[in-house]
Amino acid sequence: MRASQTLISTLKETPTDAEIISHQLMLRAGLIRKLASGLYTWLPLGLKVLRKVERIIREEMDRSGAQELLMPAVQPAELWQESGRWQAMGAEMLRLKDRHQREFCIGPTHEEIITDLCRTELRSYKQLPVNFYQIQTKFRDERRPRFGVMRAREFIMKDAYSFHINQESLEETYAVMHRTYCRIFDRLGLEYRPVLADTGAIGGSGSHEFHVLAESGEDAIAFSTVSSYAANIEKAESLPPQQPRPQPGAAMVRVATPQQRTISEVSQFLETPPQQILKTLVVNGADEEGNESGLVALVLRGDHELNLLKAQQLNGIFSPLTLAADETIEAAIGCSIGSIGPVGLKLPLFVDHDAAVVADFVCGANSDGEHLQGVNWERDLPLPTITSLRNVVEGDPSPDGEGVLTIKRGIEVGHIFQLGDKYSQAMNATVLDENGRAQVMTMGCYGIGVSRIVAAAIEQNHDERGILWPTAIAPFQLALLPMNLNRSAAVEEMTERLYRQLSDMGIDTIVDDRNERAGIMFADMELLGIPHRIVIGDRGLKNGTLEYRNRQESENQDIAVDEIISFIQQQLALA
RNA sequence: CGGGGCGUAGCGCAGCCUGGUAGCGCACCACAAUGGGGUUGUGGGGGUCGGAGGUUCAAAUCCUCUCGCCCCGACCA
Repeated sequence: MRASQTLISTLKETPTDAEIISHQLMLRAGLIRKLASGLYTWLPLGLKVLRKVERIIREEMDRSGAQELLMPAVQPAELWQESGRWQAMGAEMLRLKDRHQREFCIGPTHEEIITDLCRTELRSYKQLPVNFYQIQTKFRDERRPRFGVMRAREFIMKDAYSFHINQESLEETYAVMHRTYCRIFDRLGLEYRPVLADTGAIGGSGSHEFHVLAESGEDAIAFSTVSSYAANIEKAESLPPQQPRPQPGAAMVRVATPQQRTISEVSQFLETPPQQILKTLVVNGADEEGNESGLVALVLRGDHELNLLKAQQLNGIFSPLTLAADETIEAAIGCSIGSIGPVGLKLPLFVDHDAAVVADFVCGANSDGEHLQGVNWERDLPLPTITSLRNVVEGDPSPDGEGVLTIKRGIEVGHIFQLGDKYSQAMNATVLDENGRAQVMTMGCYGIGVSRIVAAAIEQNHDERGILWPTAIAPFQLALLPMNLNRSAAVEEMTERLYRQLSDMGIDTIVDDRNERAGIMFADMELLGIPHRIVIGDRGLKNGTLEYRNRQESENQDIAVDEIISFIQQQLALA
């Protein structure tokens, strides 16, 4: 491609509303432009990258045996009512009406549509398993879009849905998808990890997320230092402590703690480490039918964080988990949230297993401005239900018993689920089995955030000059930079010759034939992150050489003119 | 949705407090010089100051309403 005929809209200054580096660089390099909150135009160079990502995904999905199709972005309400999600989805689903006042939404995902398709098209178990995928624009009206294309409202996703006669078949395809995802992220040239994950709103049983590792990642991931155990922190199990609870060594006393509300305040005030203090959180409870009812107290060690998912799964707790309102707590307990404690508390109680082995602890006295010291389970109060309530922390033993956990940040770029029959059941998607009986199909679903991958790749690969694309998804593999193109016939001739040769070889090349100064060409191509560059100048041509430079390096290499082609081939093969 | 902040040229900003008819840098156009790391000079084009209403002889500036955007927050592929 010729730079003179390409929209290269680079910016010298960083737009102020771009927080993270990928967003800044995508704007500066002229890959995207914002239209409105969470809505972005992909400029030609950005689209080139996006297409390369899509292409790799397509090739690997096709290779896995999946079939591509394309479903509408606008979907009728009826299907969503059938699955029950028209109510369940809430405000993140963008709803609209057509001219006949019929209700539609802009698809945040496509389970309903594919299930509807398959229940009419698939008749027999002999047609299973199948796996359909599409690369499509989705819309989720995020409460807070941010980080550019990373968490946009409109975004591009590859989503796949598989259908099976039984769980065993589902597990086979699930394993194939796991492998396929690894191939995809390998080819994309990203450092990533598959991790155990929660199934979230979509529901189902087994699930893995694929995370690109980057400091700016929104998710925390726990890894074993020794084994292959890796899990999203919201899913990571904390093992019960091995050592028993020490014997009580102190008497329970009530102490005044005026104005001391948070764990760190109480810790400082009483000169007690947070591990020795127990915090009590009050959340909304649920009755037998799962309706919101009453309050439940959760007790954790002061230095630990509540794990929402674990708490939410407990019987008697309202889902989704919500902290009780301050006024509700005041009314029920008679103190504010800074002074709640388990002693004498008339609420159903759950205690985290690490909090259950603390002796002589400090906790709120259920009276404002007072705490209890030297409290002991089974002496001063009965030991309530012990369970796992907290997030794992760095240094916890790995749940598989091998090594300890470390925690890193990740960007979720893929997610695979064993859905089960949630949708096929609700929508009555059946096939006949070998006995001629109608069987509800079992489903899997497999997503990749295509547009998010572009941002994630930049988060992981950049320097102070700009982007460092993995070769597979760089907008161009190679930049040809002629010096004084318009004033040197020799340079012009060599440039044209090389451009033709490289292009004919199928190397994605940009030749910077703009009438720009050298500095501008260098800066633009570095910002854009083109992995390889060749400078053509009279200076080198005099000696029969061209200058090669890899984007990752800071030194030029002089290469003889007649060796340049094989040299470039070599460089590209290395990548 | 709650809390905070910001809307002045394509981008980054000043001007607003103390009303007097809009400015700087980058980008853009023309010409010239320069020509291997965002070069220099001269001359240009471009703004209903987010929108509506109000106060005033006079509003970017003061007041009210409204829209948009950004940041923080606890349920987000």
